[in-house]
Amino acid sequence: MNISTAAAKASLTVKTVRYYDSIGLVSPYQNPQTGYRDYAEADIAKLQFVGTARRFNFSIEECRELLSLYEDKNRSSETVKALTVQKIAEIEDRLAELTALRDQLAHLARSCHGDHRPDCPILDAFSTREGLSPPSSS
Amino acid sequence: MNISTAAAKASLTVKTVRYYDSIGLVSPYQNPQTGYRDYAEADIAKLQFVGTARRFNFSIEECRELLSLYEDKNRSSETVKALTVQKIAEIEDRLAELTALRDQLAHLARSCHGDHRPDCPILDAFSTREGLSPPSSS
DNA sequence: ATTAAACTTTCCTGTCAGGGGAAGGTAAAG
DNA sequence: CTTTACCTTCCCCTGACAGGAAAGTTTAAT
Repeated sequence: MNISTAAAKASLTVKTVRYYDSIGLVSPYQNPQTGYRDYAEADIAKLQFVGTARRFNFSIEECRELLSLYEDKNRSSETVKALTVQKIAEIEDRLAELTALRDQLAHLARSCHGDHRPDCPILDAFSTREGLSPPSSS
Repeated sequence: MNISTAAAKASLTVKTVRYYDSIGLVSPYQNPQTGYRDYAEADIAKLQFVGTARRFNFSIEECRELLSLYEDKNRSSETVKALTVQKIAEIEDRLAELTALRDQLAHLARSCHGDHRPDCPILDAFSTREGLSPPSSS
């Protein structure tokens, strides 16, 4: 199967699929005559797997790890669950951060009249940093 | 004031402050003899402003826009509020996405026994994509 | 059989917001 | 005067690809 069909089946772009080959994440058979990549069904399954994991915010390196577990018939579910639980914690940290961010911005927006006068509580808050504690990092 | 003092006052790294100069975001006076940057109080205020806006998830280009409004004494608060409201909407989209992500991963984690048996519902879900609809994009 | 369109390949550059570190000049302290 | 602590520019690195050029290949239509 050629690369564009494979990409479509995995809901990925051709560029992405080629990239995954280049970093040795999902490498198909490559015709030595033409240089064309030839994706087997097993490769498609891996691409779909990686695509799903990526959409679940797993990094490429985490995908690589998950993929090796996925391919290992003697695997244990322990590592996978640990990775997942850790990922959930990361996501919850990010959620808390973003929620605080939104609340503070919403507060500022409410206090800003948003008309043609130069007075603006938002810019004031950004410059003085008083009565405002933005999250330490993003 | 030298760059490391300026960076400390704005809670930024020296690298970041130098970068902001290189892209013309906050450019201090530069001693022609030594090449040393010399930050005035007004520059510190701008650095703090940008630092806060960045921590509020505004991009560099948005910071540039906010900064020009901040410096404009005849500005109106309209544009600033519009930018902020739009940023809030972006953050809420991201919040919804991450919440869905967390819920699905949490569901998978709960169904995974996490022991030494090879059976793993998480990997199964990633590979089959059935009964699972991950967010379309991150 | 020829031609044109639609694929494919590799290679290079760019993104965003800086971080790491080298080579070399300068300033402050002892 | 020397050491230490700064400062400068310069270049390469990150993650996860996207965009595009130049060149080869396959497929479909003529």
